[in-house]
Amino acid sequence: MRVLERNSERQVLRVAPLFQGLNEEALENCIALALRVEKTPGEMFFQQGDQARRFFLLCRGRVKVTQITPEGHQVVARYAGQGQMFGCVPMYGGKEYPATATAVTRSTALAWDRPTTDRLMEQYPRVAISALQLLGDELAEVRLRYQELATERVEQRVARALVRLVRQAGKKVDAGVLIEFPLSRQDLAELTGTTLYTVSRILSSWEEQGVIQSGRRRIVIRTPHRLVSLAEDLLP
Amino acid sequence: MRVLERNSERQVLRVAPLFQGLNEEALENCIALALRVEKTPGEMFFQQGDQARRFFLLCRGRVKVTQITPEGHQVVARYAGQGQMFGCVPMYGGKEYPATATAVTRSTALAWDRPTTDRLMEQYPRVAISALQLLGDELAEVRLRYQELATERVEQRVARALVRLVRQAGKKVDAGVLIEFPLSRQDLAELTGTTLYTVSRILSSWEEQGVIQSGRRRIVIRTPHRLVSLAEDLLP
DNA sequence: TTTCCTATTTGCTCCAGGACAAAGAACGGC
DNA sequence: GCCGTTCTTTGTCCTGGAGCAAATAGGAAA
Repeated sequence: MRVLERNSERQVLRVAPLFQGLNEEALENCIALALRVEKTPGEMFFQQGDQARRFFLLCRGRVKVTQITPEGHQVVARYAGQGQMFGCVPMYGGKEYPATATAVTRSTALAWDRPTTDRLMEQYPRVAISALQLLGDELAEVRLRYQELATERVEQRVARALVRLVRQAGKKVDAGVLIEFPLSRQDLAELTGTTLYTVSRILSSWEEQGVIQSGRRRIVIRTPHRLVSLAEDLLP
Repeated sequence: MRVLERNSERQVLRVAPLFQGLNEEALENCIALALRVEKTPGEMFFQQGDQARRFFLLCRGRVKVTQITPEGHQVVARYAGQGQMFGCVPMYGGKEYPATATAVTRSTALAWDRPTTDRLMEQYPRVAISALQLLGDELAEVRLRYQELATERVEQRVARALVRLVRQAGKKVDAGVLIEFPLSRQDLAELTGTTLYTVSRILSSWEEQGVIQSGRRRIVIRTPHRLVSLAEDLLP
């Protein structure tokens, strides 16, 4: 059992972007140095403001990364999926986590503490290079979302968010494509910088038009192409 | 003359975050491999969509980094100042520049092409580590601005933007603190995700209250503490 | 100085979407 | 099955700030 789990984690690491190009031996070494952490839905890997002791790589499940303002407004920075890093501040010298990481589904991650992280990056420069690359990609992504938030209307932003979620976590079902983790109106609102009320209205309207079909914390996209049109603000 | 310029550039590199910890010899090497680029106000170092051949480090002047949407809405990602990098996509494998870099004042930068960049990072791992760190800091900064855009009202965001600009480019004058490069209402609007009209109204109201004093593309903060209060949304 | 161009101000209108309230609906636990 | 909790929907109200138009003001160039 234990061994089986280790094995499935190995599979994930093998294809994780961060570890691309490492040989088996190096990979084994990385795994050996990792701490395994498992969380059930709602549990947190770490909270905003905690000492940033480790960085994580998600092996299984789904993790919501959120930030909260002093006034209590929460925003969702991203949803991390299998093979993605989260809590990577230690890689670049941050002292505290700037966000909270919450398991959305039952999740397991591997974690490396700060000295180990530094050692790995020294020993395997490819890891450092991949980290740089991934960070850069993330920066580009956030910049894009910033731009969208600054220039687009709510409906379009919600459509974009859904399109992205479909790419990351879409699962074909007979009615269409299901976002395969529980996602509330509130979550979607915090992901797009609006309120749950507005999200609810938008989804209702889309439901009427047959674009989606939704339930409690559950969304199925029936006509993905129409959703893309909405996201790109095309007419049809 | 030529030598004098090289010398002043050397001074900048010596304290630039990216090159922290390099010895003189390494620094000389970096300079030797760099291309020197000079632009006058309004000229561009590169445009969004161009092949990302080099990355830049600003030695003198001020550079505005902007993104534009297909619909023509422009947003300002940041203003880079002396010693800061811009156009750093090549460092992490991007193919095209995702933004445009325009000189706001007469600016000189050093630039390294892609193969040289890679070589430098290999040869001097400290540079790679600094790059990772700087990218991380920038990510944190953008995340923060995203959060502010999502949760705060315009007036507060404009105040925050000005506070940041004061930190980056504030110069004491007898009337208060001057933002020492030309900055229009439009620029400030694109920096905060609003319109020039709204910015103008806000500045007018602040001027009435004696917080600032402004002219054409020119802002002096007379009571920085009050501006901070506005940025933090405190009462007084 | 005059002229032209660009930046700024200000008035007015209007609506997207935030805020609140209250009534369902779905689920998990017992 | 019943209950309490958590989500969701929908109605109503209302305002922040966008959009447009037009007047004004600063600078640069000639």
